[in-house]
Amino acid sequence: MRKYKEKEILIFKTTWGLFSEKGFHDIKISEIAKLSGIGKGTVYEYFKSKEELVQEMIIYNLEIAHEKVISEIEIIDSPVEKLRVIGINDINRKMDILKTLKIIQMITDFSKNNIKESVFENIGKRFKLVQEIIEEGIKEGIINTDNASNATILYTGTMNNALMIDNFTNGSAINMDEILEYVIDTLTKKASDYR
Amino acid sequence: MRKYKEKEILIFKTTWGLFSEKGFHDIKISEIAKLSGIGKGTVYEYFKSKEELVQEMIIYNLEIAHEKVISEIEIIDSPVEKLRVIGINDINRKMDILKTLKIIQMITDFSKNNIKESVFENIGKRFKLVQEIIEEGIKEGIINTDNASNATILYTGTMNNALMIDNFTNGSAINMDEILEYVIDTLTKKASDYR
Amino acid sequence: MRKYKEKEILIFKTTWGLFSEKGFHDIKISEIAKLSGIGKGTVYEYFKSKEELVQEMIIYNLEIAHEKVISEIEIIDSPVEKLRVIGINDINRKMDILKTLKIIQMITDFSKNNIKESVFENIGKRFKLVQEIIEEGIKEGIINTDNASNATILYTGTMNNALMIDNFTNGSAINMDEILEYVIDTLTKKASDYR
Amino acid sequence: MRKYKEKEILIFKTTWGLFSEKGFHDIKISEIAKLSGIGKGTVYEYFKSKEELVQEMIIYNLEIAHEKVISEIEIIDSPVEKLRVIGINDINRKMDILKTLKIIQMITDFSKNNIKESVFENIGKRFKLVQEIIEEGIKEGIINTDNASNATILYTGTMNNALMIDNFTNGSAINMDEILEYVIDTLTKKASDYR
DNA sequence: GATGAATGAGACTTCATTCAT
DNA sequence: CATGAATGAAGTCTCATTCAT
Repeated sequence: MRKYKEKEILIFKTTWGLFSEKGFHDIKISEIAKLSGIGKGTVYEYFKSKEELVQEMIIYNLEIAHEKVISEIEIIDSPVEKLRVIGINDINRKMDILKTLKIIQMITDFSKNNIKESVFENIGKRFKLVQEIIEEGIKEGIINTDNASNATILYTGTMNNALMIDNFTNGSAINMDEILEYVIDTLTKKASDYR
Repeated sequence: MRKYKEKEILIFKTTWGLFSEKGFHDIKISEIAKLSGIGKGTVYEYFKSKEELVQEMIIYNLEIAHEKVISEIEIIDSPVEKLRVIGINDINRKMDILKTLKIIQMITDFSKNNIKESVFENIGKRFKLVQEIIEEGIKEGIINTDNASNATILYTGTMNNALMIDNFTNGSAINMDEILEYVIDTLTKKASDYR
Repeated sequence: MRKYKEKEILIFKTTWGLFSEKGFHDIKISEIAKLSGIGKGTVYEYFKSKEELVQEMIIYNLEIAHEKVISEIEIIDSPVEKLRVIGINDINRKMDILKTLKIIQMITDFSKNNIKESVFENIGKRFKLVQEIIEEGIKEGIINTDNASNATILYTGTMNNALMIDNFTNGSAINMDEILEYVIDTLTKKASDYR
Repeated sequence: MRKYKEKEILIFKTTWGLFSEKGFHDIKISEIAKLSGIGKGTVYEYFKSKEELVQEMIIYNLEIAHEKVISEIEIIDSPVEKLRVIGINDINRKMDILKTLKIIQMITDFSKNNIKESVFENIGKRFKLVQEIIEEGIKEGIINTDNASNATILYTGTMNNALMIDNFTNGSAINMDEILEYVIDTLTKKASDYR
C-alpha cells in the first residue's frame, strides 16, 4: 500500500461518499471539488483524469477495508468466531460492501486493465482470507465441508446477497444477524445435529 | 405483461446486448439505432426518452426471463431437480443473470421510482419461486433447513456469487456445475451423510 | 383572391388559431394535422412546406379580414361613422389585429420575398382604405387635418397601440371604446371646440 | 438594475444585435458564442439556458434604453421639447424601438411569467414617463387634451406605427421627422389655430 | 501548489419532411 | 387523395479537462 498524500485521501473520502447514490458518470469533478472544499483544478494536480481518480479511490478503499478486517480478526482464535466477526463487520459496514459490489459491476466502465487486475487482486485477498479461516475450521473439525473454496463462495455469496436484498428493501425484509447465524450454522452443521 | 410491438422488441434486444459491456451512460441512442438498423428518431417514436427505453427494456427482460424459468420447471416434479434445472439455466444464461445483478446496482441511476418497484417486483417473483420450491422440498423431507427464506438467500446468493467470480476471472476459477451440486448438497445434507 | 380548397381553409383556420399563443417555430405540423383531424402527410398534399403553409395562411387571413371590413363599411355614408365602424370592428376582432401585428414582426422569419410583398400589399390596402376615408372626411370638412397620410398613421397607430396594451395588461388598463372616441375626436377637433 | 459582469454585457450586445433579423428560435447559442468571440460553454457559465439569456438580455436592454432617455430629457424644461427629444431619440434608435415591439409580440414564447412582468414593468416605465410629460404640458396649457393617458397612447402608438411602416417600407414611405411634428402639433392644437 | 474561468466534444432530443402503402 | 411510420439534420446543454494567474 503506497503512501497517500493528505489531499488525496480527502478526495477519496468525498468520492467514496458519493458512490452510495451515484454511478461513475453521475459523479462530477466539480461536485467532488466543492464537497472537498478545494478547487476543481486542484483535483487534477493529484489525478491525471477522473477515471484515474476513481480507480485509485477504489483501490484505496479496498485496501483500507481489508486492513481493517485483518486487524479485527487477528486477535481471535476460533475460526467460527472469526467468520462471525467478519460477518458482523460487513453488516456494520454494509454500505461499503454494497459499494464494492457496485464496483465489480462497474468494472467494465474502466478502460485500463490494471484497475481490473487491482480490484481482482484486492477482492481475491478477501476471498483467500475467508477461505483460510474455513480451512482452519475444517482442520479443527468445527466446519463441515469437503471443499473450502466452495464454502467460501457460499459464505460470501450468502452474506452479499442478504446485504443487497436488505438494501433493496430498505431493511424491511432481512434480519442480517439471523442470516449470519444461519450461514455459520450451515457450515458447521454436523451429523449429530440430526439425530 | 403488456403486448410489445415488434420494433420495441428489436430495440430491447439491441440495448440488452449492449449491457454486457456498458452501463446506462455509456449506451448511446445513436449506437442502439445503428445496431438496430433503424434511425435515431425512430427510437424516440417508441420511447419518450433514453431513460424510459432502458427501464422498459429491463422490465421486459426480467419478465421474459421469469417466464422462461417457469416454463422449464413446470414439468418437473422433484423440488431438488427443480433447483438443479434453475441452476443449470442460470449457468447457461450466465450473462443475463449478471446483467440482472448489474441492474440492481444501477437502480439508483434511475430517477423515477416506478422502475425501482418494477424491478423489485420482478426480482421478488424469482425469489418467491425458489422459496416455494425449497418449502416443497422441506415438506417432502428432502431439503434440510428450518428456514426456507434464509435457504433461498443462501441458494441464490451462492449461485450469483459464483457467476460473478466466474465472469470476473474469465471462467478460470470456478466450475459452475460443481458449485451447483455443492449448494444442493448443502441444502439436502442429512444426518446420515455424516455417519 | 384565388379559390381555396375546403381542406386548405380547414388547415388555415387551425393554424391561425394557434397563432394567438405560439410563434412560427412553436407551431408543429403534427399539431396542425391533429387539430385539423387529418394526417400529417395530408398537410403536405396541400402545401410544399411549413413555411409556405404559414405564408399562404397569412395572406388568406389578411384578404378575408380586408373583405370583411369593406363589406361592413360600404353601406355607410359618413366618413367619421366609417372610421368608427372600422374601429369597433377592430376591437371586436382584437385577436386578429394582434396576430397581424405579430406577423409584421415575424416577417423576417420568412425567407422568400414574395410573402413580404404580399403582406405589404395587404396591409397597404388597409392603410389606403383608412386614408381614403380620411380624405373624404377632410373634403366634407368634418375631419381637421392638413395631412391625410399622417392622420392615417395616427389613427391606425393609436388603435393598434391601444389593442396591444389592452392585450398585454389583460384588459385591465384600457377602455377600447373610449380610445376610439378619443382618436376620432382628435381628428375632428375644431377651433370652435375650444371657444 | 443589478450589476452586470463584463462578459454578460458582451453576450447581451451580440444577442441584441441578432434580434434585428431573427426571432427567439432562430438565434443559436453557437452563433452568439462565435460572434462574441467566446466558447459555447462559456455562454452557459453565465446563463442557465437560452431562455434565461434572452430574457435577461431583454430586461437589460429595456433598462439601458430607459436610463438613456431619462438622462437626455432631464435637462430640458419644456414638456413639448421633451416629447420632441424623446421622439428624435426614438427615430435615431429606431431599431431598438422595433426590437422592443418585437419583444412584446414574442412575449408568449417565454414560459416563465416573471419575464412578462419584467417587460411589462419596463414598458410601463416608458409609458408613465411620457404620460407625466403630457400632464405637465396640460398644466402649463401647452398641450390640449382632456385625457393624458389616451394622449400617451396616441403619441406612442403613432410614433411606433410610423417606425414600423418606415422599417417595413425600407424608409421609402415615411418622413419620420414630419410625423413627429405632426403628432406634437396634434397634441398642442389650439382653438386659435383654426381661427 | 491552488484556482476557477473558459472551452468544445459529444450526447440527447425535436420535428419538418418523405414515401410506401 | 390520405396516411403515419421512419428519418436525420440541427440545436441545446453538460461536464471533463486545460491553463493563465
